[in-house]
Amino acid sequence: MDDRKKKILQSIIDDYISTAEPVGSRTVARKHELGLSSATIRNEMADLEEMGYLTQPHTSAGRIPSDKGYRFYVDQLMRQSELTVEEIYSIKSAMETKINELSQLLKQVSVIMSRITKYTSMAAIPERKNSVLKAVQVVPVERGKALVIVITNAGTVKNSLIKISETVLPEFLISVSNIFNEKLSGLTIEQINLPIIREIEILIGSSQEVLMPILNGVIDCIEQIDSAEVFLEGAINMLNYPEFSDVDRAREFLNLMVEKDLISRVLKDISVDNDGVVIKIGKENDIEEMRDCSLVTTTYTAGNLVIGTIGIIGPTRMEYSKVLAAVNFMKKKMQEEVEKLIGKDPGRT
Amino acid sequence: MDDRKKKILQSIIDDYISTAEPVGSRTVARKHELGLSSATIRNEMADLEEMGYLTQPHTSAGRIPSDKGYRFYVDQLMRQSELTVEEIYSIKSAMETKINELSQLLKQVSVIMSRITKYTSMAAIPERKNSVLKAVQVVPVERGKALVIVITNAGTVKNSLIKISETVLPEFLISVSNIFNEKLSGLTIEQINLPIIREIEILIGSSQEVLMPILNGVIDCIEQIDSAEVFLEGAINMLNYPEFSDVDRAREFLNLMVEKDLISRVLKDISVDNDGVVIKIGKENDIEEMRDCSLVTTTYTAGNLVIGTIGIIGPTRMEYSKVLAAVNFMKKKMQEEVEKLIGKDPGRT
DNA sequence: ATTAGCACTCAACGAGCTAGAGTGCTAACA
DNA sequence: TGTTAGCACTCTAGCTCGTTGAGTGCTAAT
Repeated sequence: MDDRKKKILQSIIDDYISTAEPVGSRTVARKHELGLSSATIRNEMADLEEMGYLTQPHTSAGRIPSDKGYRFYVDQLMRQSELTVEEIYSIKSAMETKINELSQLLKQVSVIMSRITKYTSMAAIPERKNSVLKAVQVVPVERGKALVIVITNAGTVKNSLIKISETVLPEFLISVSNIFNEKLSGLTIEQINLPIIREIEILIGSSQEVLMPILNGVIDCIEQIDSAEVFLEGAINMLNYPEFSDVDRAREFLNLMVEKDLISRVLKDISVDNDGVVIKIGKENDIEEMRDCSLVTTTYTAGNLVIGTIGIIGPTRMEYSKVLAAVNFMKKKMQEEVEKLIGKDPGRT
Repeated sequence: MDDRKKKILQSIIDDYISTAEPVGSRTVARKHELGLSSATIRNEMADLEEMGYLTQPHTSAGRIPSDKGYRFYVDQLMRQSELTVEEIYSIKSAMETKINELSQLLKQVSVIMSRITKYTSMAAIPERKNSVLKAVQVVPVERGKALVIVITNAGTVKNSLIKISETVLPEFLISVSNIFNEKLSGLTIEQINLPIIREIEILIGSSQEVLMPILNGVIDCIEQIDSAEVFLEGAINMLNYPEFSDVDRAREFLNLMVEKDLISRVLKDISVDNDGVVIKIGKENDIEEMRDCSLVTTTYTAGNLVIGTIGIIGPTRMEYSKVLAAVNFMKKKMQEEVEKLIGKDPGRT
């Protein structure tokens, strides 16, 4: 792959990204001054096609990049771009709202990213393994009702309304609450096991009557934490792109986006052991239905603990450089916010 | 409008609802045995068109119902239908999951309704005026951090993580919490005013340092309650109908559905002073973009207090009888669940 | 009042044609 | 030897045009 081929490939991909039309040799010769005739470029394009970087929808059409072409573009050709000052300003002002829970932050970040990129954005807390319980509280609400609250190091607050015997006194509930808190906080979700529950049981002393509802409440909260939270914004943006001008295609995509579990799993798989930005192009995605989408994701951390993943999904013909800039910027921004929110070192409490 | 005309109109609308194709006189004569020739029906159809119940897409096509036609159909012609045993069974089993917050219930009901009807479903708590605070609690989380929890009579639990001075002792926090709880619970959101806050301030005695963060937390929670919660499910279902086979049309609809505020307002407007089922057909909707959609909504109550609204949105050509049956059934089902959840008489506590 | 019959209308469909964008090859050129 | 002008060829998109058929409205017969 000589220098001239690179330049031509870059021109073609740049052009195709902005127009969504197959690019012909004439267009390349005209728009991007390489000082070459269309015939020469034609020859080079034939070579590039043979090498697998380009394909032809049909004989008399121009070329469009293949997944391999995009991959090469992303790895070697793409010009690095930065967000405009307006964009940065709009992000900053959007981030000014008061945020006091991680899920709020994720939602907001998601909205911002989809607005900036005009693609679909995702934000998730997929790594439940890392969740350490920070506090467990039982609060009396009214006679016969109490609220179990579980707070994790990741800033997630979950609660579950439970019924308890009306005879239980609020004071007793508070002491029970303290026992739960003492025994469970500091543990990861996976560390909660039968022996620990047994221990609590013994400490409380009294009958199952109190223990069970609370325990169920705690379990309920943990299940809520466990069910990976995924925020997805701007799915409808995709309908603006010619790739999705067919309703069937659009429906297929949107149906995919509804499957939060799937999205969560995809994000999780990608982000494992990788703290840079990961780009998955077309068929590089495991999911069949995402074969003509690309994914640009990265993880956000607090201290050196990976908390979750944010990313953008768009057509393979996406503005990679812009998306990359946006994702990188938001990663940094998120980092700051997360640290403000849950502290630099969420491991210890 | 004589009896024969009614029968013919009914046949046409029934047919159009199931096929989405303009209905011709021949079809009516053949499919629905009225003992009449197509010519007679043709004459009647011409009359019905003149009366405004039918329209013709173009001269040589069959007729389709106008909004007025649907209105007449819904009011007078429609056969009442019931859910099948399978549907009822599927609803019941879907409702078995443990639910302990109103928003969970709404979400679930929404999912069920969209699955049963194959249209888009909505569920909302639009009436914040009715929200009475049931409990206000401040729970210490860790040094310098506390959680403010607000629970309303409608079963909504909201929380807000706040920072407080590290010097504040947990015991003090609890007594402050009690003061807040005592002073605020039982009030509606609108009843909280400056004099009450002043009263709390005096009772606490100590400096603003403690009062302010907690108050901000409470305000934050109230704002969360205030921001009308709307659950919307199955928007993508609409892409299955020929009405939305055009991407622009589909996008327009989906963009509308993203506007939760708008939906919330629409629901609120409709449900005012009406506890039956309200059907809004086509242009009867105030929103321009909903001109070829119909809305079937109803309110759900606890005791005799209106809590919120549930409903279905679909193309004007929707299966009204089925949707009506589903909405009615879900209304009852919801009633039961709401009462289980927040008690028969949420007004007093 | 109903209906058979008929002329008429119009969208949908497909065939056939054209325009034009693009290609690959060949031969000439620097 | 690499580059380019020229040319024949290919193929889609878009157009026209005729055909088909579903449906209508009107008229005259029952």
